[in-house]
Amino acid sequence: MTTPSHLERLNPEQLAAIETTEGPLLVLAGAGTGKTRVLTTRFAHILLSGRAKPWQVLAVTFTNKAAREMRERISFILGAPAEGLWLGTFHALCARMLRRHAEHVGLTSGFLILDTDDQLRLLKQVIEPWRVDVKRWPLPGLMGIIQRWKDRGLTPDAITPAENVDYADGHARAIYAAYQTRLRELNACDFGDLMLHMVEILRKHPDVLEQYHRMFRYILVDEYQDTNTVQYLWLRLLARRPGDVSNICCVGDDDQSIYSWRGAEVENILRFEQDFPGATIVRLERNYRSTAHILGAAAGLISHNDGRLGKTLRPGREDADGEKVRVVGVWDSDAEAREICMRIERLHGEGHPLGEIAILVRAGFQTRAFEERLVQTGIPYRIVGGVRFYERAEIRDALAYMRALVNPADDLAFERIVNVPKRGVGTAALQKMHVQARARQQPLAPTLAAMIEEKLIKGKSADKQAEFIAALSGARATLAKEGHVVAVETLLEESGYLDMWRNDTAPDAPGRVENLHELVRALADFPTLGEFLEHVSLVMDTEGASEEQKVSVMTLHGAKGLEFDTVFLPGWEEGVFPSQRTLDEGGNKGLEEERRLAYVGITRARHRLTILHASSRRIYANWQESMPSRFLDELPDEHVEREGENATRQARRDHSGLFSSSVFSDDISGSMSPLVAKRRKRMQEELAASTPQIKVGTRVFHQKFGYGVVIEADRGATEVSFEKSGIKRVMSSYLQPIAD
DNA sequence: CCTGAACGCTTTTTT
DNA sequence: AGCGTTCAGG
Repeated sequence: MTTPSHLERLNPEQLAAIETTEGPLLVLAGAGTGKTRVLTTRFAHILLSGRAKPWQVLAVTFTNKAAREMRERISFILGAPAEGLWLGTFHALCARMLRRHAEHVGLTSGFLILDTDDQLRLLKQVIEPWRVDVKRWPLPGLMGIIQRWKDRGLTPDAITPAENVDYADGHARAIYAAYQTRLRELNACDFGDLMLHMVEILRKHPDVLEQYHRMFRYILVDEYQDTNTVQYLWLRLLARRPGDVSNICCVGDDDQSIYSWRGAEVENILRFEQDFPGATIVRLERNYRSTAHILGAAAGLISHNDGRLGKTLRPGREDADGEKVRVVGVWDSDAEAREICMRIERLHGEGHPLGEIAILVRAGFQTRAFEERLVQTGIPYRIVGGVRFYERAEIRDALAYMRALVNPADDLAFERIVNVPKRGVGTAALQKMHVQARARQQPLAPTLAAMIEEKLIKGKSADKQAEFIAALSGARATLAKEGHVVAVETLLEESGYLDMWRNDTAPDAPGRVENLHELVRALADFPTLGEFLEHVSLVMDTEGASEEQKVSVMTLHGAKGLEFDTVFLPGWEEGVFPSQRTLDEGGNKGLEEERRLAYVGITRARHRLTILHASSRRIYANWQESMPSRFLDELPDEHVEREGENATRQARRDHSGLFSSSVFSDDISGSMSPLVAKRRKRMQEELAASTPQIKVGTRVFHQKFGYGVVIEADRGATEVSFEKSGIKRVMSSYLQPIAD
């Protein structure tokens, strides 16, 4: 018998994880051990072997990105588009189910899914009767408590007095109940509800549960260590089929559990064997990603954690020794940024693509130093995970306009935009509208229309509000005649929303107008407005096609699941990493999670890993001495090479010349081996040949700084007087000469 | 309703 | 220190 092509070139453990289709299976997949491949191949294998039809397999991921990738890879193996699959995020799958059974929890199938802003606005209204001191008990904190309850699968009635935390004078439970009631009245759900409602339905309606038991013969779960309690309950309900085996396969890595702070329970993965008796456990430990030194460093570090399921990454490749992990001490955060940028320049000069280099930080504030330095040096970069497209104010506003357009009863959308741009609607006016709406038993939008009609509102404000109502109804007419793209364009135009940004003098205003155009463009990909909005509420990411080669700067959390040839891990100092706050709040558990985060960071690197720590760092206002992170001591010496033990000397060297040790200088050639010197010389020559002549006086263009004239030209480093940005030292390889 | 001043916060993030 | 948000007063 010949091996089917999709099962070729798999190691025995991977093969076991794929072919053990019957009965519960836990796949403990270390970083870089081919987890995604196993998951997708297993899925395809179940289909190709005829064990199940596409709709009889439930496959769950955490992010849309993971779901998308999985779908693509399955399509590739099957050689046809993977359609009709129950493959998606926990939330998207629950939303799909809930639309079928919404009436069981007092909703209709057309329920609205709220975003974070809507949730807060609603909560703000709900807490009013309690007169909660929002100074002492901030709304987001309360929202967080409610969300944690939902994460744990607790409905308001399930919250015992003991559970009712000391927040909002002990009213949290009651407020939660009122919030849920209000959501039902609005026929709306927040993200937590999608899971919570489905669990409730599956528990209370055996007929519904049975229907899914019959349908889902196989269940696949990715990143199981990140599941929270409701997600676990949902999976358990679906997997435990009376009189039948649980064909549930969970893939995860307890060493990569880094989301406990948002409700994830590592215990879920640790408890798998008890939950599903007779479970098979497969360990994937052969790592095909990183060098032996990087793996050794990671293994040494993570061995300091207790309560692990136990798993040791082994190099899967023969050629995998490579360089040792470098630990570099520097003076301060500026030196750290300089050091990293210098090394990036050197790597780039040696031909390493920038897209294969990443700087991974513990917290967002650390990115600033790097951003500044990268701009200065002219190295193309991208900060991953800033404000996402769909979270920008202008995008949310525009989406609210669209929601108000398709659904005149969407009060939350209406409230968001009724005074954007300013139409003289403040809290008082809105209050009045609410009173009227309740009296007339109709939503806010028609109420406002009626109030204007009946002259209950007068003056300039009334005119503006009338325009707003007219724009909405006008766009509704356009929607029927000319389609949704034109309708939305018209609405944003006629309502004065686009003009509001066009007339705004803030520096970011033009960008916002551009974003709005991009949003309208995206609209064309969907047949109807409704489908677009459904997509947006569940798939809150835009895969910005990264055309160009750029260095990635992101948080360690954001880097999970990614890999790079070269990784820099700055800020390994006590207080920063491990973070002081985690230590204070989470104690030893917190420390262990920080250590897992460090483990995630290390295992992102394929070939080169450099860890940095600074002797002093500015915390808020003042400079503070900082101690090297305890994690540095936990890296086995045999895999590590330590540099810059004397931070003062390091600082002096850094200041002496920006490009002193870059590939473009000759002055360190003396200390290089002849071979390296020769290779560098060739590189320089190639560079010189490929780089057009840039001399003093040449007019040039730079991606970041615009047009300018060269005032000093060295090899590599060039001083340019830019028209807009003044005099800057930049790399000549990023300059484009402009012919006069 | 809009503006400036005062206040207070400052880890990680998906859906 | 710097930013964003809230509050008091015009």
